[in-house]
Amino acid sequence: MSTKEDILNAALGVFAQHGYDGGTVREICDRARANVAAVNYHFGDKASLYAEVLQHAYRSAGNREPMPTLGARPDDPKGQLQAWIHWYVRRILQASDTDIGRLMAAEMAKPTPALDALATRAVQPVSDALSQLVQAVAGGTLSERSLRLHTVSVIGQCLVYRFGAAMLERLNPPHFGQDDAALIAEHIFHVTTIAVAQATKVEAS
Amino acid sequence: MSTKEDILNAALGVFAQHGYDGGTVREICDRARANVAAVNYHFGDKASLYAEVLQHAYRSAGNREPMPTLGARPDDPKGQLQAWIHWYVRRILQASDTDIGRLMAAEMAKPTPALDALATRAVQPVSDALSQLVQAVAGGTLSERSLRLHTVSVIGQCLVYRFGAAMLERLNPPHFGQDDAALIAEHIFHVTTIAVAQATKVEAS
Amino acid sequence: MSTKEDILNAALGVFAQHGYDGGTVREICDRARANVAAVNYHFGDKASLYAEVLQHAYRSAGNREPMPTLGARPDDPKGQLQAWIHWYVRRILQASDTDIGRLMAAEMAKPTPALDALATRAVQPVSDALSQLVQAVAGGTLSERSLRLHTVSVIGQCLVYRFGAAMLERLNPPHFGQDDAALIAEHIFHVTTIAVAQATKVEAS
Amino acid sequence: MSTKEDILNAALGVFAQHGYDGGTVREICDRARANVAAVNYHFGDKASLYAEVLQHAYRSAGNREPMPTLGARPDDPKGQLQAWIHWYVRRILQASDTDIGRLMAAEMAKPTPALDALATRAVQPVSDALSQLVQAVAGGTLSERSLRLHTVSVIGQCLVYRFGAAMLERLNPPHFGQDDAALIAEHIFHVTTIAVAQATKVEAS
DNA sequence: AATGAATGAGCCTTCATTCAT
DNA sequence: GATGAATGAAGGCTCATTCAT
Repeated sequence: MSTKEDILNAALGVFAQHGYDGGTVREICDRARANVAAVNYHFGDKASLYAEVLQHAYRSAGNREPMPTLGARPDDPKGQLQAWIHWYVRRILQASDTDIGRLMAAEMAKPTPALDALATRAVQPVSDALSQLVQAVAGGTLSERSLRLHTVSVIGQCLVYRFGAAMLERLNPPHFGQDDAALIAEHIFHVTTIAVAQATKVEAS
Repeated sequence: MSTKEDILNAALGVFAQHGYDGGTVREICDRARANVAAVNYHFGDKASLYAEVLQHAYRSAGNREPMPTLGARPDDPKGQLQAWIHWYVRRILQASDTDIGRLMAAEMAKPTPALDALATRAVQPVSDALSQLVQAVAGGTLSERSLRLHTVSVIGQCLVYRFGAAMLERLNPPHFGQDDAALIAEHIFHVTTIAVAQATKVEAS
Repeated sequence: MSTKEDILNAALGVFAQHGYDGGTVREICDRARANVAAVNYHFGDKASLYAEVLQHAYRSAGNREPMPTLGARPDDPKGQLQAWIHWYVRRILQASDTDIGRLMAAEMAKPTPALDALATRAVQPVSDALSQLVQAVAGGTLSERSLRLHTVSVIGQCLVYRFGAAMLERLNPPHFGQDDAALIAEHIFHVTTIAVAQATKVEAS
Repeated sequence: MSTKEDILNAALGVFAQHGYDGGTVREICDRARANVAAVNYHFGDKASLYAEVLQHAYRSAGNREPMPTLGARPDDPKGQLQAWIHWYVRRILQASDTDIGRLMAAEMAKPTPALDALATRAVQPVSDALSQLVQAVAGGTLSERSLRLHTVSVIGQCLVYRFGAAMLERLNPPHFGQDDAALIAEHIFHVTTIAVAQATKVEAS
């Protein structure tokens, strides 16, 4: 069934570029080289197509590189945290995932019911893996509240390069682009380890 | 002048609720108890109205509290940085559930030409003030690149509570809300000062 | 009362350029540097303004050169016919009368009640003068029917350079322009005198 | 294919009656018993529909009788010129009170981009055929300039009965109608042959 | 005498959707 | 299984006109 797949891919691009309201069924079908009625035929209506696109998008996103976890190298939490951050930043700045990123950004700005499934299925595991790594680096000394704060800080420092990209590009002096992934990741890693080390001392005292 | 003001306020609500494409001129005018042609008469077209709404929104958001700057207390950069972060986080969490917050989030997710003016006029000064404070805390030792990375990190840690709000709410365990502004701000302040202090040593060595 | 006059002149240009339906009250008022409500204030509505524009246009058109008539030189009908044709062709090709010409052309393509007054007041005298000259050149021998045919032929040969201008410009090889007034008039004069002379012989025989 | 045809015919009537600006897509679709969106679906937009109407109208107007040409009877140029003029006058008077005639008159009074295609495709051949006949009648002696003048004169004498119709009807004494086609054509033929014969002598001398 | 603000009707166009094939 | 034709609803916008001042 090539047509259905084609429409799914075309819709991803169109929705990412123009948003849900701005994207038209006609453009999707044109890009997919399908009939105007194909969307309604295969998916029922525009809203249902959008929901399936979100699922489809996330599924095809994680396929590229496996996420580093603590379980893979329990003896080296610091190294795995470093690997995780590099993996995450690379993924965020990756141009090929731009469409997916834009879609997610729009979804978070104005959530639809489709976001719930995305959160539990796709984002939760990623967030959990990071938490586990941070706690491991801290030697298990962090309180739950402190752990959450550190975790969110890491995510925030990464995500700002995607969600804030539109603004960062417009600010002077110009900020960072896709090629700086390693530099950025290393910076975030340093900030995090230093802060966590300090927190560990405080909690210990 | 009541009509123009009314339309501006009505448009803020409509655009925040439905987005730019989803919001209709007709609903805006209905809410403002004005004629459909009023938008065209007062603002030219829908896009220009939207641009003015954005400006109006951001301006009225910043009016509540004055931004702490280095210039106000040159002798106490650390205290001013702390004040700045508290001010920024408070502002972000306050706006998170308001029309203004939603509007800005949508704008970052899918920028329109109206974002350019917003960036240079409204956001640039805020970003510059933060940079200045970070550099002052570091005693002026940070390289330009390092300064940028630290600045963006601060902003990212703050903004994630707005742009990531929809996702954070859906993650388990539940994260933070509006009442935790002080807690969050203090965390970000600590992370930042520790990291900057460490960076200062490195650059000095 | 400069404003009223200004609107009248502005309306002439606008209606000539865009037609009645295509011309807007706003553009007229803008050109006349008057308020949008000025048209309704001074003329009642758009239709009434248009009627007055037609009158105004024709009034200001004939002012330039007096029309040659038989009465002025009863002894030289041929010379007067020649003068008349030159006068008419010159008037038609005159660029300054382009607006008026376009207005008349539109009026003849889709007549409004305003055309009646124009016909009897402005065009009839011109047509009568030509008829008189042609008959005089023929020595009074032409039947009423023949006279009409010759008169219409002359007018047709002249008018085609205005009403047919749009088409003539598009045909290949390119036809005539404003500078050829004398040439064209002389040609029409020759055609007419030869034809009338021949007709005279026929009627006489 | 009935709908498209229906819209084309309805549009012809509406545009002829109200002009391009005055005619509305809604009225056209109502007359054609089609939906408002049908125009956009079949023709793209109002302007394109108008262009097709113009082509359609002119084509169907010329289909009734084949145009006499020199090529058909190279031995009898005079007879063919006579036939041409009769054919042309008949055609003009027939169309005078029809939608097609009104449409063409409006187009000449205020040309739209659609006129260009009409000129080269439809009118040019007619004009060329006449030129050829006039030159043949003159025995090939006419200069290019002289030939053009005579050609335009013939066309002007014919067209005035269409473009000048509204005015001629209003003049006193009343002029000619549709039944006088033969009479008018014969007059124009005589004027032309006499004038051309005279011109031939002049050029020869 | 004249105007800026405001209006209601209507315009062309576009959209997601349906239907007959 | 899939499509070209057609549709009704709604969109942004423009217009001539009016009203309060």
